[in-house]
Amino acid sequence: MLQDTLSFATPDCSGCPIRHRAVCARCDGDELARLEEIKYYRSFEAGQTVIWSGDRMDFVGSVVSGIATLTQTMEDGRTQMVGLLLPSDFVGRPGRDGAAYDVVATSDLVMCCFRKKPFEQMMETTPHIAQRLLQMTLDELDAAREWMLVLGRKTAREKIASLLAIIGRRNASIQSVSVADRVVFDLPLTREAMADYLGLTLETVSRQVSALKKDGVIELQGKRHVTVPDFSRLLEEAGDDQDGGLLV
Amino acid sequence: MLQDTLSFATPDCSGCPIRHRAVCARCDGDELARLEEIKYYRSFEAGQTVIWSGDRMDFVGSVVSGIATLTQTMEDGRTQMVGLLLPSDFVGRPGRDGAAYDVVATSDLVMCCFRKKPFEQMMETTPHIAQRLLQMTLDELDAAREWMLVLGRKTAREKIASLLAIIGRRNASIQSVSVADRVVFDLPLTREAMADYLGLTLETVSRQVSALKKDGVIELQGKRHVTVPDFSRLLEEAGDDQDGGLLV
DNA sequence: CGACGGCTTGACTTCCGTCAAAGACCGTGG
DNA sequence: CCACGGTCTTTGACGGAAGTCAAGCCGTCG
Repeated sequence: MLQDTLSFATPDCSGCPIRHRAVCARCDGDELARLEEIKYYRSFEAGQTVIWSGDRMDFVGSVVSGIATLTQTMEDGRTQMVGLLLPSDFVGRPGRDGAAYDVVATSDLVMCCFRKKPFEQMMETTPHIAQRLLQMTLDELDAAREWMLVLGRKTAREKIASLLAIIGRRNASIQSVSVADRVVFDLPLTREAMADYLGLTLETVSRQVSALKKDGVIELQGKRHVTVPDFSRLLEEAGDDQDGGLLV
Repeated sequence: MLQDTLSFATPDCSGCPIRHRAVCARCDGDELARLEEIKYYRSFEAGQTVIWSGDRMDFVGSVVSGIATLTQTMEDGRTQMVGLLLPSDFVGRPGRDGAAYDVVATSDLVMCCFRKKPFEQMMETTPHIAQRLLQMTLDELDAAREWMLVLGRKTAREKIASLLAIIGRRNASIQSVSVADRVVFDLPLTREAMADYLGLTLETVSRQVSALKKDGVIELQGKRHVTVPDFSRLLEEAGDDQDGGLLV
């Protein structure tokens, strides 16, 4: 698997799997060529920390494949996930030197990186990049606010259902399948990571997953493979209105 | 008070109190002149709803004076505040027609509005606007993520302390006073609004405010006027590291 | 004055966290 | 091959933080 991902080292954007969704989505051939000059790939193994909070960041970049998490940690060890980074998501903040969060590879991960200074210069001269980045940042802001409602007001059961709904819906959108009724996917997160995302303990996550299973809202094959027989039922459990604020 | 705010109706940007901090901050004289052509002021009284979630939005704009809140509501009435809008903050999302949240004026409020279509066109042609909006959106995203940690992982007492610290720090920054030790400010929110911000009930907010007062972390004159005798003590109570991630 | 909204305080309940033990699964090495 | 350790997960018993329900206080405004 890691071998596969390393093969991205050939630096040709035109065949890139995230070409049409990443920060470079709006760039034309010329602009892409200039980006190619300052880009490079980096691979990380599952579990590796990509960036430590507080560290100086000399690059920004996009997730090409794999999954990473964005987390904050308090001195006493309490941690809260503040973002889930999927292919095409952008990492780093132009105009800031220090990293504000830990970025950890949850699966094997490949990133397309740009040295920060040249990237910032390109942003000045290439509106297409800044425009796309604004769009992506606004989407992330919406997602963060959506999540604030989950964290602040939902019960443990609703939180689990919300997370499953988000993952299920996203999987469906990647495969361009409608979320009619039956939805099947693999959880990309451990119970502990789910807990960190949801502001719960891993025990509570485990209990509520079991409860949803017992009540027939979901079916489990193994620990990670999930089947949702009736997606609208899951949305009800999540406390979302029926079609759940059609996200991206 | 409302009379005062209405006097902003004179449309001259150069004397605008948020000139250097709003979405127009980077604009030069020319650009400002073009913005003036499409701008208009609107006033709202305390308690009025500025925008209803789901409504079509035909304008975007900046808060000139006063305070507004951004909230989400579930069908059963549970509500979560997802943003606090202060002078210079931007409302609305270019490129989207429907409002995602309720916007409510907490105090009397004046907004500088732009019709959406012309504003979007100006964004295309005026990099300074898009650049500034990106910067502001990234700041908001950071604030939202900061708040996710508060909502997901902090205790009720820590939540209250965190809110007081944020308000106190911001007040200090507006007045360009250092947050050395003694900090004094008025709470711009009711107990219920604080609860909606913090993911608590208003009773719990009331209890924890009383507890912080009893323990000497804060002093109260009336219900809303707060004195913090030792700001670093407040930060400790908030669970922040000593200088609390120097925000804006 | 009385009525109202905002706030406080008390008594009780409950959801979820804590602590603890043990099961499932996997790869390693004897 | 199976024993072993490690990680991830489940489940139970218990306790505590915060929610719920209810009563009453304070300041303001008609």
